[in-house]
Amino acid sequence: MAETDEDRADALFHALSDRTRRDILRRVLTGEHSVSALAANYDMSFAAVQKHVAVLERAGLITKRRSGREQLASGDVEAVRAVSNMLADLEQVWRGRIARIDDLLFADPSPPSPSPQSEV
Amino acid sequence: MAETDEDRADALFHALSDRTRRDILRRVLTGEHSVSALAANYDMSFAAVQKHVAVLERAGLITKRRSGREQLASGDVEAVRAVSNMLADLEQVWRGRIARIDDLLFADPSPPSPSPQSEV
DNA sequence: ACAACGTACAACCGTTTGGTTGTATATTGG
DNA sequence: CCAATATACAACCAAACGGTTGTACGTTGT
Repeated sequence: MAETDEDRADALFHALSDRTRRDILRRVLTGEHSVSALAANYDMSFAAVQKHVAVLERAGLITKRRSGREQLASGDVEAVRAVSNMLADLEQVWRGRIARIDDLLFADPSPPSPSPQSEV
Repeated sequence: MAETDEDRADALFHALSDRTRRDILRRVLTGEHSVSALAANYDMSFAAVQKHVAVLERAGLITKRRSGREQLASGDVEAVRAVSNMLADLEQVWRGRIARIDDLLFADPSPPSPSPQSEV
């Protein structure tokens, strides 16, 4: 079931659709930050920021590591790349009907199909 | 202000956060489709699909062209690339302190170890 | 002329979202 | 041991979301 794939895409794009979360992600991609350190940057309650961090974590965009009483968050660039790849796929769909095969077969790795020599 | 940029990012990621909309986008990236032709593919009302198309259009991911009584939608790959670029920027932030400049713009002080020599 | 089609949009509804406050639970420092 | 800190989470609320039905209006074909 590629159903799960779509669920993951939903979670990723949703997590990225909030500017506070994108900003948090930007910060934790540069290095570890505790939740309260992050919260200090925003004009909202600690709980609100903690929820944003939780959304990012559930989407797999960040991971947390406990250090004493602090929870250090850091961005997972692989997840960012996963989103990039989804968009690259979309671009590929646009590029040609090469992906039309994928559309018909659904999750069938393009076999020895006639080398899709397409004009750009 | 860059406020508008964030608004655009909000709209783009939000538009992409729904699987039906992603599917519609996929279809219209392969070519023009009327709204009712698109609606025929989904198990929901025409109005629901029309709203999804409107969301995609407002985000700039698709454009519409009138042809008689039909409204032909086609995907705008430039908008997809714009999102790709946002993610590439994020990846760049992760990659190094090059983007530490960006960090300064957000008024975050303390650049303790200035090693502008990036690897890779 | 007019019925059918394609589209847009308003009104409505249940669920989710993004925020709040308050409470509970570890961990630390004095 | 105790107070302060860092986090988590529940309960609550207004607004937004994704869906519905109904209505209106321009275009088309007969």
